[in-house]
This record gives sequence, structure tokens and C-alpha cells, in this order.
Amino acid sequence: MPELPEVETTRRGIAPHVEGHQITALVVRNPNLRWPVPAEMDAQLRGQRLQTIRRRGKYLLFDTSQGSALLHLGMSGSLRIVQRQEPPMAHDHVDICFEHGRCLRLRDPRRFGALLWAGKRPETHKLLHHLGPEPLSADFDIEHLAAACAGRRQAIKTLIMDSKVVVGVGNIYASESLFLAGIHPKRAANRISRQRLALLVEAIKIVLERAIVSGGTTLRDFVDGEGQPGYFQQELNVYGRTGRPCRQCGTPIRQITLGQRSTYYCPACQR
DNA sequence: CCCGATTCCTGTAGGC
DNA sequence: TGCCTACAGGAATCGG
Repeated sequence: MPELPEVETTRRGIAPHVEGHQITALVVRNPNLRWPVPAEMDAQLRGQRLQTIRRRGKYLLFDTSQGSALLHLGMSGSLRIVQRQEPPMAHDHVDICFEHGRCLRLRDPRRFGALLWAGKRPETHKLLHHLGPEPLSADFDIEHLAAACAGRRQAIKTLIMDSKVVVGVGNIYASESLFLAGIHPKRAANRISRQRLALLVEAIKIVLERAIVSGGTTLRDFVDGEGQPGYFQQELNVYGRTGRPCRQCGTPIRQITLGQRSTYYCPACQR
């Protein structure tokens, strides 16, 4: 389930193999992702040189001089570099083929992902224009989070998972960040002191940075651009640890549902 | 405006 | 062994 660290790990894994290379074709075996892959995507990409692959939140942007393609891995998507002649497996929906004989292959069993054309100013695309700051940038700071929390009774966990507030924080890292900051996931956003919100800003940055260093979290089937799993799951403090002792105090970890999502926390360490 | 619920999809795990 | 159901979740969209 790709969150920001998994998307960044994927970007770093694939970029050296394809940046600077010419796209020879887009092969779409199944266009039915979350939104249909536009029929004109092949014509837009064919013959273009892929300049850079950028990440914005959980989106990847493939920049060419004629505009950018936008790709989201949804919750089961993965991208791998393969030789063009390698036979596709089930759920290998799209290949971006390059002149050097290799291609970027998108696999997405649940088809929550997306591949769309975002034009020359991708930041204005409907899916990107409302996005909040990057969590690892200086734009995500206590001023920003405090303003987002002001007057809002929403649970802090669902607030930090809102991409209008900050991008890239999904279900796993929301629980982990709140544990690190010592904040109960159900606490109303407007009832958290400024000092504790500052701790949460730092916790989100630390958790995401550590996860990137570990190559992301592999719960079921996440693999990076070279087919390697991540190792951050070994560092998880609360996610998926229902009933097991808190690593900090030994109290059994609790699981609740919040915003239709499983949520994990230590009832002793988080208030 | 705010915020919770619903929706898309399929592989996997657990119960019987 | 096989069938059935519940669950996993990113994020747009809907509804109160």
C-alpha cells in the first residue's frame, strides 16, 4: 500500500534506468484503472524524451518537453523495470516502452491507480492543484498545522491523512506519527496544544524519513523498481500490532476504527 | 463550510 | 478441500 515513502522509493529505483531515454510506445493492456487511461496518451508520449520523474505527494510526474504524465499507484500498484520481451503477468496493465529495450511496467491488481495526462502545468491539474505542502519540506511547519487545526473538531488522525492539509501521510504512517508524538488518534484537532502540534510535525517528518531510508513498508506485496521489498515494517511501533506490548511501556496496543480505517495506538503513551 | 460515509477493486485470510 | 465473508485502503464524491 504505497504511501509517500513507497512512492519515493519507487521513484528512486526507476529514475536512473529511464530518465533521459526516449519513449517508443505506451502499451495499454487494460485502460480501466480508477479513471480510464486516455486513448491519446500513447500519441502524447511516443517519441518524447523522458526528462525527469518527480514526486508530488503520492503522485509521480513523468516530465517531457510537451507536458507531464501523472501516475498514482493507488493502493496495490507497483512499477518495475523489465525487458520489453518479458511476458506480462496478470494485472500488468500498462508498459511505458523505451528505445533501449526496457520498459516501465505498471502492475495494479485492485486498479485504484491512475495514469493521466497533466499537460505543461501539471500543478494545475484537477488532482494536484488543491494539494497541501510536502511533509518533508519547510512549508510543512507548526504554523501550517496549527492553522489547519484551528476550529476543527475532526479527529487528528483523519486530519493529517487529508491531502489538503499535508500530502503523503496514509494509514500506516498516520498511526506511527501519532504514536511518536504521544497523541491519541481520536483527539479533536482544536484541542491539541501548539507545543504538541509541533511535536507532531516533527514526528511526521521523522517517521517518513526513516521509512524512506528503509525502502518503505512491505505489508503484503510492495516492491520497489527492482522488485525488492521494503523493511520499515520491522520498525513499526503500533500499526498491525493489536494486543502486542507497546515497545515503550508494555501496555497492549489497541485497534479501533476511525474514518472507516483501522487505527492503532498505545492507550498509555498516547493522550 | 465541515465532516463522516460511501464508492471503486481483487487478493488474502479466517471460519465452517 | 472448498466455499463464503470480511477486510485491506487512497481519495474523490456524496450527503447530512
